[in-house]
Amino acid sequence: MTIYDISEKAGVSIATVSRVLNGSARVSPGTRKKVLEVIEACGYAPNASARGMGLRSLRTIGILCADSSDLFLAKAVYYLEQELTANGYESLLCCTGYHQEVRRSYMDLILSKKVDSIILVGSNFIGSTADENQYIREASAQVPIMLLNAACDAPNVYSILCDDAASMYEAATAMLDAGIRDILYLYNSLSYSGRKKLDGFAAAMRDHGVNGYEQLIYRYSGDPQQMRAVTNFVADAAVHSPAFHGVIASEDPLAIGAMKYAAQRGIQIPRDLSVIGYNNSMLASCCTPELTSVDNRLEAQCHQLVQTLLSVLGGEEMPRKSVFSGKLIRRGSTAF
Amino acid sequence: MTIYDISEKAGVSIATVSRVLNGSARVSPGTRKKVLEVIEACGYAPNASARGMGLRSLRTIGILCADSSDLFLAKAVYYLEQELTANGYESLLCCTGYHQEVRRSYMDLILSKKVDSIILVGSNFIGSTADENQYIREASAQVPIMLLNAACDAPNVYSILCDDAASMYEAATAMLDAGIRDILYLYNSLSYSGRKKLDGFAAAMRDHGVNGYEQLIYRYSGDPQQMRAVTNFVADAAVHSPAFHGVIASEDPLAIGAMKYAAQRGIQIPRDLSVIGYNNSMLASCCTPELTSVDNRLEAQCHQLVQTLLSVLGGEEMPRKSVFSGKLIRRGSTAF
DNA sequence: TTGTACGCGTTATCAT
DNA sequence: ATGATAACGCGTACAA
Repeated sequence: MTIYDISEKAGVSIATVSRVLNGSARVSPGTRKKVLEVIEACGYAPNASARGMGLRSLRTIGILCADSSDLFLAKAVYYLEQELTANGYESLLCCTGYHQEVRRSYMDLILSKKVDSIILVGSNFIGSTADENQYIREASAQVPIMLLNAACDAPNVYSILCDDAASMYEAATAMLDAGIRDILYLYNSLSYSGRKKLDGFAAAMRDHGVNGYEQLIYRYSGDPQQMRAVTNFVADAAVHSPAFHGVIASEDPLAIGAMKYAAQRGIQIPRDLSVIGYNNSMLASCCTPELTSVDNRLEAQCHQLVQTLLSVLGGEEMPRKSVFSGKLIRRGSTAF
Repeated sequence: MTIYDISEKAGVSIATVSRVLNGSARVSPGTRKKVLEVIEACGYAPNASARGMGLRSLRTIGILCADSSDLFLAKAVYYLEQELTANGYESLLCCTGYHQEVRRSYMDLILSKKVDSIILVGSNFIGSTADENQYIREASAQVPIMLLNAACDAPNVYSILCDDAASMYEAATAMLDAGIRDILYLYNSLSYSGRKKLDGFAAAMRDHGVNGYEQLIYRYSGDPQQMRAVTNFVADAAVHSPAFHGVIASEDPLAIGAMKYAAQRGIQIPRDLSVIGYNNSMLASCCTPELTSVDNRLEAQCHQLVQTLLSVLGGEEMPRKSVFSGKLIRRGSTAF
């Protein structure tokens, strides 16, 4: 069933059918009605590949993320897909894993599919050196690149993110103000966002005159979804460290690990230990007591990202960087 | 940069370039080498749309799921995408939500993109009447339809699933054998899989001569990710029901809700209450004590699904239904 | 082994 | 308002 079949059945030319299909104003109401009827009756739908050739666009956006089963990334992918679909775009999903080299080839692969743009979900796509981000600049020569929860200053690259440094500063300050100065900081990766969080934490500690806080900073480099490993890691860290009465984690799963460690040791939360997570994911309300966590406005970020993208594709000039403010959501794992 | 540019630079015809591109054997090593060099130098990649027109395939698989941020579905989507990418296929992701009517239009939409197949992830795509599944039969006239965690008997429809009835029967039996006969059964939806689980539970109760078990069967019809609502629901159910010393849930989040209810009431797990979840998701190891849960072999299912799909696309005859056995993973929420 | 020429289904540019 | 027709980039019979 092609546009030729429809044009024949409707007694018009393919040009007219195409116009109806694309909502052109230059079609008489009668003709339009007739064509639409035939289309409906035949259950005809235009061929996407052919359309892509003519339009030089498949109305498809490539979504790259490290792992779409990660709680945070999964939410982001979901919001993005919803918003894109609502605006008539398809989502080509690609999970790259966490290895930098693999990323490059995935970018090339997805670019060859003639996507209209690429969204990089999560900040682990951004390195700390210009060199590491070269592949992004190269890709941005072809299509606009959208960054969710990360930033990179380059032409045709648009960054949507939360001010993680400020949010973490706020979280740490809340804990410090409650009189807790021995804080274990757990993080997982030094992605763009990971560095910002760490910076924010360190700044808060310094500004409040805490000495030696660095000794309580730990990096867990395993899979955060493996709760047992996280728990063991925290337990191990506790053995080799000065005492601590607060835990701040760069991701909710790490905070959950700390809570499980506490449960094992019989340490009462929040009486003996206060815990703050990050992302305000579902996990925060799955544990007992529930986890205080930083909400980084993921849904708003995704909305803004797609709106920005649509405008850019429409040829509008748009801000290259949109920064949201996070918010500390207080729950049972903290008394303040 | 088109195939014409390459052919010109390499001093051959586009047919030869095309042959090199598609790995045809009918090219002399020298020519092949030269063409590849030019392709490399130019960073040329064939246009997917044009290729799709010629090949009548974009090597793209449509993945439909209700909500890719659901823990279970997200894992499935991840495994599927990985496996498909490894085999040179793209994944077009589409989240339909839980409304039947919306589904139909999404199917049509994705079919018009000329995908090579559609994977329906999760059993809520399958209704209990033949009429409800008509849209699947219609779609299967165009491309093979793959069902993950559900079954539908129709030509060109392939079902990969876990024997949820048997798994649930086993779980309930384990609890009954431990002497717990007053069991609260929590479920969320009567999808294909949801019905099987309920059937399995009911069968176990009957076979063990438990009377009046129906009074302790509750359906929570809200969003399972809203833990507070789930917890309240369980608390409410407890007020209006006979006493119970066991909980079996059709999904981990519901089981977590039961555990949170218990924590609120000061009910000790597993001493006073045993809890079993389903899916063996990350949540099972996030709570304290950890949750005993049924593992339904999601990764194996996804692997089998893609292998079956590839074979079907290759023209092979394949089994129309592949059934895996689930396994009860025992953790701290049960003493048996 | 290699090249020519056509078809794929659509959009867009012209005429009319 | 409508129709004829040329791209669009690639795969592939068919011919050489």
